[in-house]
Amino acid sequence: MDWFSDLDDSKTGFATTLTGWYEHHKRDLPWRHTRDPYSIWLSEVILQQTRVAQGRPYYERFLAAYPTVQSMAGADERDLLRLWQGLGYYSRARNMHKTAQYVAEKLEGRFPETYAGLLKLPGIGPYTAAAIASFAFNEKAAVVDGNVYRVLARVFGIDVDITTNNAKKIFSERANQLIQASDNPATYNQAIMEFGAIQCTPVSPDCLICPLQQRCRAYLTGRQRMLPVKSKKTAVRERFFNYIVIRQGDRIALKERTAKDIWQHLYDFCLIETEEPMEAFRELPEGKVLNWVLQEGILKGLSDERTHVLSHQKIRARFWLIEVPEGREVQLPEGLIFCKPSDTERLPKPILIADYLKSLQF
DNA sequence: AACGCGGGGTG
DNA sequence: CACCCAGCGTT
Repeated sequence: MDWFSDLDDSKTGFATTLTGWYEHHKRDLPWRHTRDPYSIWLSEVILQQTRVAQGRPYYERFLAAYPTVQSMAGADERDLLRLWQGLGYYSRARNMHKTAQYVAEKLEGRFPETYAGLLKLPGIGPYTAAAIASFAFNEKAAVVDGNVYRVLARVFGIDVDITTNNAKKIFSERANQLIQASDNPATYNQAIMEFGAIQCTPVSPDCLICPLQQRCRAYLTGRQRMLPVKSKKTAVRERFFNYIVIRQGDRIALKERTAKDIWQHLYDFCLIETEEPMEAFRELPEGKVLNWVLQEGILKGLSDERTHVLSHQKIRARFWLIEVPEGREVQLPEGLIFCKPSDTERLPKPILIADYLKSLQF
């Protein structure tokens, strides 16, 4: 704890240095031109575990489609999910809708103006509550995201494992001490995150041009590469998805995913998941209806295996395209519905499915 | 406290 | 390939 004694002296300098760096290096981002709580909230939900470059076009599209919290509250949830398509972590879109409805209907369209009030809303956790409270309402609530963990761990030489609950408390307390020294918490919060994103990067930070170099514990002891400490590694589960794509004329059979699994409330095809790669499916005991479709249908195509990688899963998918002759009455397996092209386009789908459909056009 | 949840960028 | 991104909700 040898940094504690000089903390009072150093924290003012830390905040001042960061905000000074920020004014000179900040990127011009659309959500930095507003203090509208709705716009800020929208940007923060989109940016949860999402890079600025990936989230930015979504922010523009959402704001164009739903300029107000009332318009989002009145939206069909499927349309929100469709607009969210490709961003991942789809429960964010559903929680966003719940919060929009709550704010529009119970709070007369006005977001809570405090950290504690914001924290109660669906999809708003400690980070997002602090971001909105500071950016929109100038509350001295410190954001603690991946950038802040990294910057604080390095500058103050904190080697607590950031995946633990203890670390959450330690970093949050330190961040909240530091923000007290700033007379502009909104700018300070933006600054420390921007600093982490641009200067104090995860891999090979450019310490030689860093304004905090001489007060950085990690630099002074050569431990940049070791900090922050993160113990847990991601275990990837391998899964085999065999999709039966049933097509009749220009209609395709889709199904909403309702299980407690990935892609909840998105749409895909008739899915047979197996423990091993599957080469033939005509013997599968998957029910009379599917067997009928497979018997009467004509195999029009079999895709190569496509690998779709998620954080915790590696999905190996193959697509069997089955054509059912037009005019034929087809009873589809449970849950599947024939969709015309315009409906297929309009429904939210995993990127794996959207990409396959795109490849079908050619 | 541990786990599940996407898709993409980067070195 | 590994790492991780303006995290949150559930168990």
